[in-house]
Amino acid sequence: MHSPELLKGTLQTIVLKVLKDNGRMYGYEITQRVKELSDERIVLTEGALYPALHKLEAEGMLRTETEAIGKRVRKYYSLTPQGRSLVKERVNEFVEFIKTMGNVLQVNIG
Amino acid sequence: MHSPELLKGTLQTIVLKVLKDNGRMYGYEITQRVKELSDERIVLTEGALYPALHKLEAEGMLRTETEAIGKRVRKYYSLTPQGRSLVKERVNEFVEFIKTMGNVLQVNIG
DNA sequence: CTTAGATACATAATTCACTTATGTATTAAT
DNA sequence: ATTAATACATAAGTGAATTATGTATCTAAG
Repeated sequence: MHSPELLKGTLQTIVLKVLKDNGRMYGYEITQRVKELSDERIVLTEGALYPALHKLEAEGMLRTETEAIGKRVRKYYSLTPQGRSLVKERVNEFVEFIKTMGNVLQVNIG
Repeated sequence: MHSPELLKGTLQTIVLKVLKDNGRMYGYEITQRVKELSDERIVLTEGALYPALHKLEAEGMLRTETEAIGKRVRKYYSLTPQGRSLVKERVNEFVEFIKTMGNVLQVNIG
């Protein structure tokens, strides 16, 4: 991202939506998928991603399954029913935000 | 704003664009105009606005003229040529950001 | 075969834009 | 007279991020 400031507040929304669209995913996989979808423009840092995942799990939005791949351990995350509700809420919020900003900045988005 | 987190990083962009569209404005006027344009959804706090204006002035993006209205003092801000360039940059950045987010979140905006 | 880069997780320290709180003072409305 | 709106300003505190650091495995290149 050119202006990383704008990204603030969007991490949860991104993680939740990508998990909804792709099903079960592990942390590193999420970073790669987001990088891909954003054409390299959004690169999630581990220092932000892992704490965010842990927080969402603690809040009951995500559940985890640990899997051994060779000697490595992968932690797969997926949405709980509560998490599913939250995704909708967060995405709607974001779309509303964009509409509002469009009015304030007088720009046609899309 | 329902989710004030999303607003982070947009303050400068908002202030600059509103100043571009409305010409000479004073701080309080900016808050009112933004409130109006956003249908009450974005309410700039003074603690954020005034430091932001001072910063932009210190960086040569804004110039000020002080005017006495009765016994009150109003500080009018307007864009410098440098400020004009910055508006374009910031608005473009924001539009790019929205496009990127649209791809990541798989939502049609607009 | 060893070394660099990618994969995979995690957490602590720090930063910084913002919110909240506080302060001063004028003007308008009830 | 008192409250709310107008109008500026700055200091203290917050919290989500960045940056830095640590551990460990797998793969490709030379």
